[in-house]
Amino acid sequence: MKKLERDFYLRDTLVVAKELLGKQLVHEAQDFRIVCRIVETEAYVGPEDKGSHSYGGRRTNRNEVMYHIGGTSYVYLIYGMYYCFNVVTEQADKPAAVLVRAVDPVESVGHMSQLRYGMEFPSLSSKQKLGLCNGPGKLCIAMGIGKAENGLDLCGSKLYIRDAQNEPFSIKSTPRINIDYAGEYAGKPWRFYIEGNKYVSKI
DNA sequence: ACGGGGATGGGCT
DNA sequence: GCCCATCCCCGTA
Repeated sequence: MKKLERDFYLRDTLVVAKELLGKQLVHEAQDFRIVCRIVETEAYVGPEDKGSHSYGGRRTNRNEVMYHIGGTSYVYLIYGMYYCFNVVTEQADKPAAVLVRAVDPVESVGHMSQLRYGMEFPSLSSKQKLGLCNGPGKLCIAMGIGKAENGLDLCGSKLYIRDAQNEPFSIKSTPRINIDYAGEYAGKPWRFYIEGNKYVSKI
């Protein structure tokens, strides 16, 4: 269960997106510690990618941390209400990232349930249990990830990713979700997920 | 089962 | 003033 080091993140974004599957995302806060297994990701590979916030070399306050070194967290507000958590990849000044789209609870599922629904986990309906963290906005609520977690060093101790023991799994790929505006990049098969995992956001 | 639309605010033209 | 890497609810079947 070793924390992933800088070198892991400095590689090709498509490789990192696939290899993040099965790894554990850990959020160590003042009063809680939540651990989840990453089961679904999307790669946003760089300035040439019309689906990326960094398309055409765009650099603003919002996406500034995409230009930081690989292994930095990129958290942004979407639709005015939700956050999305990304892992910055590759070298500094190469603005690429991997969006984490779904996770599978490993530790502190009770606290996740409180954050997401304000209820104890056992009293959730089966639909609510499945909806705990099976989407990018949902997992940020359930793991307590918000704008305060933007720009954190994932090689630090507040928010990090570590190796895990896994049963063998196969990786499926599909086009990324909700980027219809991205022209020829909309069809690139850069969404990856663990086949058969029940928390994957959609098949 | 599936589809349409509302919530809600920051980024950008 | 429109667009959004979302989610949930409420229609119609």
